[in-house]
Amino acid sequence: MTEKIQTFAPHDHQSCIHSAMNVAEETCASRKVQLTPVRRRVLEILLESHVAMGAYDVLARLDAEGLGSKPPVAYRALAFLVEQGFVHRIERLNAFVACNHPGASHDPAFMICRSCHKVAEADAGNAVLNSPASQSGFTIEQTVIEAEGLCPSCKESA
Amino acid sequence: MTEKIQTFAPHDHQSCIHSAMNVAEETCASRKVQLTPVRRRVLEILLESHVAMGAYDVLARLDAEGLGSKPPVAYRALAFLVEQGFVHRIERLNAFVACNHPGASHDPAFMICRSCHKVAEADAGNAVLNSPASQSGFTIEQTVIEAEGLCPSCKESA
DNA sequence: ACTCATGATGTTATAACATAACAACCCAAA
DNA sequence: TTTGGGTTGTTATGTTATAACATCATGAGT
Repeated sequence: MTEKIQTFAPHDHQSCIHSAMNVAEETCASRKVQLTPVRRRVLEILLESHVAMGAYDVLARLDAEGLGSKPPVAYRALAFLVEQGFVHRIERLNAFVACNHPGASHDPAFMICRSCHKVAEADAGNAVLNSPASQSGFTIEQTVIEAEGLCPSCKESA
Repeated sequence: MTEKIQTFAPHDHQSCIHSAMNVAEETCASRKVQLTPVRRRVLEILLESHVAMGAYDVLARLDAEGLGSKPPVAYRALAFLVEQGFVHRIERLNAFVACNHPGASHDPAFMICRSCHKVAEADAGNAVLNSPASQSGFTIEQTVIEAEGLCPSCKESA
């Protein structure tokens, strides 16, 4: 089922955060991987808003909290969170957002507001390139689908 | 109409090149913009193959030919060619490919071979994100659709 | 011819994004 | 207690990209 997209609408953001953290904890436990303090904190930082953050923005936060100051610290935590599916990389922005649908089936598509930089996640359906791909004999392994535009709030303000 | 995708198949590549250069020349003339030597050469370089090249790879070629050695030279030419629609940026690779369908209607989608790095262009159809976008009130201005995988030739060799 | 505006190019410097490589540490299993 | 895996700390560097300003070429208007 298609879930309602709440990112651009007022919503109980605390519940976003809590449910995402809970899923992350349970998933890590069941996969026997460690949600270490740095990793947990990076996820929390990204969950604070639906805005995409660059690795160095995240790093600045970690540094302020004494959790690490060198790029690899941030990149490693982000790589872990992306691997586990808790965070997505937004290619268009070279930046990262917390996943909106943790645990859900994943062929994600993103809507990026060029004004407030919030990023909403939708299910892409995987049909987009199937027909041209099969025609040409190309085997798809991963897809990037990102739309840039204006979210409803930013449209009003404009 | 959907055009056959030839990138991954043997084809008359000289005709790819000539037709793309012709379109570029005519388009520039009709738009009254200049296809200067650097811009023309960058387009030619990208047209040599269907492989995506980084800006610095292009720059190395320019440098070897005495056409410029500093990053802005390459970035400016690439920006021009992208604006005019002769070249596409591949976000996934931070790289550039010559357009396969110069002049054609453009909501492009790309298939990127992770082995040989060739990039084929298909028409995306613009329907992908329309439904989630309209549901959430998001206005799409631009979309990035890129699939990574294996092209037919590279599948065979594997 | 001149000068002025425009667009293109040359150059310096730096910003922003990302990873290789190795050292140190922790902790649980053998 | 040793050993091995995973994590973190750190140095150094690689890669991608742009801001800012100087210079140059060309064509329009006087």
